[in-house]
Formats: sequence, structure tokens, C-alpha cells
Amino acid sequence: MRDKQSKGGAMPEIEGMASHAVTSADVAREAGVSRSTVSRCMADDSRISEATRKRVQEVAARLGYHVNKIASSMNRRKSDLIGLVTSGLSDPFRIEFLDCLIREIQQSGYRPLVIDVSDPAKLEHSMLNLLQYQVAGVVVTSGSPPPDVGRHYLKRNVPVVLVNRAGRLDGADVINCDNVHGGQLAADLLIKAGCRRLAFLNVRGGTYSGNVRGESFVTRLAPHLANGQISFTTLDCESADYDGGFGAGVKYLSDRKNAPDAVFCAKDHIALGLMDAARFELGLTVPDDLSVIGFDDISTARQAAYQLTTIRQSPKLLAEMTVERLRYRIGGEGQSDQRVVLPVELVTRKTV
Amino acid sequence: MRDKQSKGGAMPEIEGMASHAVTSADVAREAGVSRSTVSRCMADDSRISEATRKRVQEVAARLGYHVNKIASSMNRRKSDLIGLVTSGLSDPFRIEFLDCLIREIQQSGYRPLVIDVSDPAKLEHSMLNLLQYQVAGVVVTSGSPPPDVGRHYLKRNVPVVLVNRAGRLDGADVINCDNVHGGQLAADLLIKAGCRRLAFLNVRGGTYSGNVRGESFVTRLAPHLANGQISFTTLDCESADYDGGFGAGVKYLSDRKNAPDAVFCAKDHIALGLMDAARFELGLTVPDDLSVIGFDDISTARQAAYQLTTIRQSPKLLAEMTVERLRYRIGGEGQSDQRVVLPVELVTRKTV
DNA sequence: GCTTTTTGTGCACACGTGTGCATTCAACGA
DNA sequence: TCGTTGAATGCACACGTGTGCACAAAAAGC
Repeated sequence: MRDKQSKGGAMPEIEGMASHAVTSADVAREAGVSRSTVSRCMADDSRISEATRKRVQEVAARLGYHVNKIASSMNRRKSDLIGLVTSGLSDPFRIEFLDCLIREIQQSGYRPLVIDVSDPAKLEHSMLNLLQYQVAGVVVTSGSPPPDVGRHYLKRNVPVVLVNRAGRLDGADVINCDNVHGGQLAADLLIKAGCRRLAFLNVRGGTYSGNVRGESFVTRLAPHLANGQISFTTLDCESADYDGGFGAGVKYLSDRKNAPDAVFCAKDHIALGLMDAARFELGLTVPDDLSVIGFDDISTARQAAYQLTTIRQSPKLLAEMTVERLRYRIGGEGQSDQRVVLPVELVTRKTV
Repeated sequence: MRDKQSKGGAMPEIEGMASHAVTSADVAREAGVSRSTVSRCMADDSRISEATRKRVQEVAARLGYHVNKIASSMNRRKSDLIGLVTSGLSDPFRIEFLDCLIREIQQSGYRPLVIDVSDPAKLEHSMLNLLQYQVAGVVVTSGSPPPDVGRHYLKRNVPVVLVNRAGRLDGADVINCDNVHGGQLAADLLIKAGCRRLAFLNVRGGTYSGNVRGESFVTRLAPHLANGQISFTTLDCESADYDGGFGAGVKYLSDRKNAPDAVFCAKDHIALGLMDAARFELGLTVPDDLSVIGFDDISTARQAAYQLTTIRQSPKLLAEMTVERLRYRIGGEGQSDQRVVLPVELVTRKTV
């Protein structure tokens, strides 16, 4: 009855003294079944009689057996890990997105394997490295993966989702919020508010999302520009964060005559810095002296000290969509790349 | 010369058409060496002649071979994953810590496997689940793992580090910032500033770190309390975040006669909410009508709109220490649990 | 009662790697 | 020339799991 598959003689194995991890063979021996049966019982997945299943699972629980996911992954040639490529946890909106994403991934039975690429030049190396872990899929939230990488993923049938990135990757789905519409909303609002000297502020060199927002903004402005009733400038800051926005504020808002009276910022974090520079460094009043509008609607933008008017995109929706695409592609193969655009909405607060 | 270890006849395998991942056997065949040699070459670790190593590595690169970490982990019975137990990405200081931690882990050649435990009741299950991945170590930044879990980790020789948690776990190192000193610094500052009606604000039910900070604060206050020259109250808020602090501000600061004139908050995020309630909801002036002091020195606290005086702990130092402890214990075994306390410092800004 | 179908299990192989041990080979000293 | 030593590499096993196939037993059909 016992020791059906055990190789040598049954080693004594004093109860509770085993220093090695308890394996499915241990459970099999103890329950008097074969290792295969144990495997099937743990997976709930085959036609195993209710009686044995219950007994085996009970034994497994008593022995403290847990399936070795590494061994399982090796056998199935695919792990339940999903690679998350990001660059640090400094950008507020990305954090909110990752927060939702991690929950969503976990809820789908996967595990997030985070990989930080501060140096964009290392993106290729990092993504290849991720492949070593037999990840079931990858989400890229930073940088633009080179086509070489895409080919490797394509060959291995590992789906890639690019979130809010420029998408030129074969075999990858691309998800963006509606940057174009966002830019239009911002333009419309500022025009309606009667602003005359408008500006768009983004980090120097630009980012994909930021560029689209700015271009859409200025396109929408075009008719009024032609009229000569308003003016438009493009401004840039050193970094895409609070300090960058603050620095830009000090730099561009000092000259009250020619300074813009309304600034559309590529992202909220920059807008907050700009606002603070205007208010606390230059003594301006928002929105009387200066209107500010951001993009993302990060949580800080809601705080009483800012009450930033902004274009909202939903991190939760973004995350849901990401995982949906991922799950759809995992297993299912050879599907054409998809481009998803998620809606944005204007959130009116007190800075315009 | 070729096909030394290949089992059946050498399948033709058209160049570049292989749909399966390239394995060490492929490299071995191509380079005319054994699979063992390939393994040793990739590890740089044995006494392989410089010539063969170079040749093999060149072939590996040409074929696009990467070691399969899953298989490797299975063989070595330990992966290079480090579990990160956290509860969401909402708490600002924890995010800054995780940011540093992920970098640090990565720099040490490990990979962070994030696991989110929103429901503290699931902590045990989650940590056991983490063990399935053969993690090399685990960092807990949320919740208090039950002793059962500790025993499992101890048995498997997998190190656990608790960061800013109550530490009662056998086999786990515990790292805290100097909460006691922080509470003292806060007390000293407020006394020196001449505040009379002091209060400590924490989330309802309390947290380990918060409780220690509050207790140390009131202990330091004791002599002055005995004099009857000052008063002290403990306040609580619904949630440990901005909204919680804001709500508490509205609730406790309305009655100008009896309301505290100085509040020590368990963490910055709460302090920011409190400040905003005071300033924008009640029309108070900070610090004239109300002094506020926080804990952590999160990045938002530095912003011009807040300029929060606070007790600073270093997320970078915390992360470095965490990984140092982890690395020390991985491999090295049977070392007594250690308790690390990291320094804090007062950051004087404009809210006291 | 005999054949056919259904149901439940076991056997054996494969996944890709690391490493102890054996083996080969060249160099070297006597 | 032969034995000895050291370096370099191959062999074979182990890691723990999933699953196709075969097989036994029980149920069902006639």
C-alpha cells in the first residue's frame, strides 16, 4: 500500500524533523496513492474521485504541503509571473497605476515581478533578462523597447503590453489614454475662461504622452491663434516632477508683462510645482493671475492646498484593460496587435 | 565532435526557425563541448580555460542563449527572488522605501516579487504562498506575520526582515527607525515653541510605529504635564492618510477655545490633511494658530504649499540596511535575530 | 454472463539546469 | 621513459512537477 513510487528503502523520517521541504511524493506516500494523483488533486482539474481528492487534500494540509511553483513552472515551461517594467516609483500617476495593476494581476492568479530600469539604455537587457524567468507576460510602463526585444518575445509567444508609451513594437498591444481629447478639453476650457497668453509646459526633450497632449492642445488653439487674439508658447522644464515645475515657474513667470496667464502642464506633478512657484515664490494668485491645468488627476491634485483643475485618466481602468489584454493573449496565440484608447474627462476645480 | 550528449539523432533544426527556447544543450552542440562546460562558462565560476570560455560565450551570444532561471532555481532549490509583502501603494513613505528597496535588491542581483496584502487576515496565506516560489528572502512592510509562518520560514532557512513593524517573529530580523527619539524631538520642539495644548494624532486603533511615537512623545511631556502648564490629548482619525487627517482637523479643531494649539501627527500624510483642514476649512493660520509636526519627511512635506516641520527617517538607509541583513542571512545560517534601530532627525520648516 | 463503456490511477517521461566524481591529457620531474 | 601532478572537461544524477498513455476495475448494456 505504501511506498509505491519511492525509490530506495523508506527512510525513517521522524515526524516534524524533515529539514527538506515536503514534496508531493511525501503526500503520496502518506496518503497511499501515486504522485500523479496528488498532482491532480492539487490542481482540482482532473477526474479524480471525490473521496480520494478529499483525503489527499487533507493529508496535504496536515503535512503542510504546497506545490513548488518553480518546479511546476519548469514543467509547464511558463511561470505565473508577470514582468512589470518601470523606472522607479517617483511618478505619482504611475504609482497609482501600478497599485491598481498589482492588485489586478494578483486577482487573476498571477504574480508581479517588478524590474526597475532607471537607465533606458538597459531596457533591452532588462527585458531579455525578464524572459529568463519564463514570465507569462510583460507590462512596460517606461521606455520604448527596441524591436529586437519584441522579436524575442514574439518567438516565445509571450505577450507584451505597452502602457502610455509610443507603440511601435510588433506583437505588443498598446494602451493609451485619450491624450488627444485631453489636449482639446484643456484648450477649450482655457479659451472659454478668457485666457490670452497660453503656454504648454513639458519636460525638456518631451515624452510621448506629453508631446501628443501638447500637439493636440495647440491644434485646437489654431483658429484662435489665427485670429491673433491669443498667443501660445511652448515651455520646458528640467525634470518631469514637482521641482521641475517649480523651476519653470520661477523662470518663466517672473516677467509679469509677457508671462503666460494660463499654462497647460503635461502632467499634474509638474503643475503642482508651477503653482507653488507662482504662489509662494512670486506672490501670484491662482487662478486670478494665472490659470493652471494639469493632466492625470493624481491624488495630491485633489488636496485642499491645490484643488487643481485637470484632465483625469483612470488608473483602475487602465490596469483592468492591461490585464484583460494580457489574459486574452496568454495561451491564445497569433492575434493581431491591438491599440486601445481609454477615455479622459475634465475635472474642474479651482485653478482656472 | 558534435552531438556528444544529444539523445536521438540530431534533428535538422533550420537556423532561426526553432520555436522552442534555445537551451544550454544547443549551445553545447554548436560549440562542440559538453553541456556541463556551457553551464560552467555561463557562471564564470569554475576553472574553465580562457579559450573555451570565450568561445562558448560567443556562441551563446550568437544563438541568443540565456540561462533559464526557473530551471536553475529548481536545481539549486532556491530562486533569486525576494518577496516584498506590502499593502498597496498608497502610503507615501512606504512607496519611497519600496523605491529604494527595489533598486537595492536589484543591484544585489536579486529580483523583487511583490505581493499585496490588503486584507491582513490573508497575510499568513500570502506568505506561505510566497514560499512556493522558493524565494531567497522576504521583506515585510505591512501587517504582523503570525508565528506559524515564522516557523515555516525558519525550517526552510529563508530569512525574513520586518521593517517598521512590531517584531515578535522567531528567526526574523527587525528594522525600525528610532521612533522613541522621534517622539522626544517632537515633544522638545513643541515645548520650546511655547505650545500649551498639545495633542497626538494617529489612526484609530493605532499602528505599531505610531503607538511608539505617541508614547515616547507623552513620556517626554510628563514633567511639564505635572507642572500643569500644558495639557495633552490623544486624537484619532478614521484612516491613516490625507483624508483621515483632514477629517480629524474638521472634527477636533473647530472649537477654538479648547482645541489643541499643537498637533504631533503619527505620519506626514495625516499631518498634511490636518493642515489643510485647519487652513482652508477653518481659516486658521499655521503656525500662528496651530503648530503641526509630522513624521517621515515624505516628499510632499517639502513642497512650498506645506513646508511641514517633521521628523525625518531615511528610506534609503532603511532599504540598504534591509538588504544588508537579507544578504547576510542568505546562505549564512543559524544566526541570532537582530534588532536594528536607525537614526531620525528633526527637519525644521514652517509649521511650528 | 459477456462485451462495451466509463471512471479512477499508476507509470514513465520530459522540462533545463548545477555539480560531485571520474576521466583524459599535457606537462614535468627524476 | 615512466610515474606524478594538475588542469580541463565529460558523465550522470538530482531537483519536483505535469501529463499522455496504458491499465484495472466497476458499471452498463444486451
